[in-house]
Amino acid sequence: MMDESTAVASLAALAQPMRLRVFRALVGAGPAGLTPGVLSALLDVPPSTLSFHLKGLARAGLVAPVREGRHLHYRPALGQMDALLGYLTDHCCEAGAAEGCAIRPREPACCDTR
Amino acid sequence: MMDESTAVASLAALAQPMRLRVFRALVGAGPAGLTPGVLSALLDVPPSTLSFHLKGLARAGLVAPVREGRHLHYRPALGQMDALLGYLTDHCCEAGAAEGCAIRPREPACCDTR
DNA sequence: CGTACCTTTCGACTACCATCGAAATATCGA
DNA sequence: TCGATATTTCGATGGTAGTCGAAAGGTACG
Repeated sequence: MMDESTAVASLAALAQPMRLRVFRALVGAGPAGLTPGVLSALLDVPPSTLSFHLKGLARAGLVAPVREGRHLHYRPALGQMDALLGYLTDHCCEAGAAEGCAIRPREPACCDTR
Repeated sequence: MMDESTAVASLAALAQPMRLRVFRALVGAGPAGLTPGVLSALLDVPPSTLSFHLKGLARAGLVAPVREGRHLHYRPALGQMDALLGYLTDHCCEAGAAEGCAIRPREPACCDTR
């Protein structure tokens, strides 16, 4: 279960154009993730700036670095993202307003029906 | 469909303890929302500080003020929140990784099955 | 073992955010 | 209209985030 400070940290990490692009690029790349070099070229950002933002995402628990031979891979932490979505949708539709709620519910079973 | 700058603005609005509490309090209160006075007492925050944060949430499109007689009501914009969740989960499970994806899918139909 | 490449740290600058009291503004009841 | 209550704006202050070049730190190949 996610607490407030973790949620704030995760949201703050994503609340920045460059970090949001980085995170989405990693999500789109799949579980293997990407190296800082590839990300730097892909997003056209200086390595030092990228490193700064990757560190921010890692500190928030949204990505994790993994050594892979000579290269480093940053992988998206989808479990953390899922917990964040759960926190944001908590208590929705509880005040007798389920019929008018605009939040689409999330399935408990993960990807089972795909 | 949500674009990057809207997503960043929404995330930034939520990436602050007081604003996150305010938003969650409004979500929990249901579509009718709450007045600044009630929120100020509920969250134990000075009116001026609360107003500052409500304005931030409103500018991000996450809440909307509605005059209701002599009182003002701030209502949560659940449609905007739903769009944000959609933006954050976009492109998940697309890189041949559906079986290992930790993001629970969201139902297209809103609250139909409840 | 040394060289080359990849990645991070450091330093400095600019800009914006959070906080709150005091004062101004707005709305309604009498 | 007048007064009371509710809400916002203003001003000042302290703190934190984003940017990038230059230099340092690691890692693997030859």
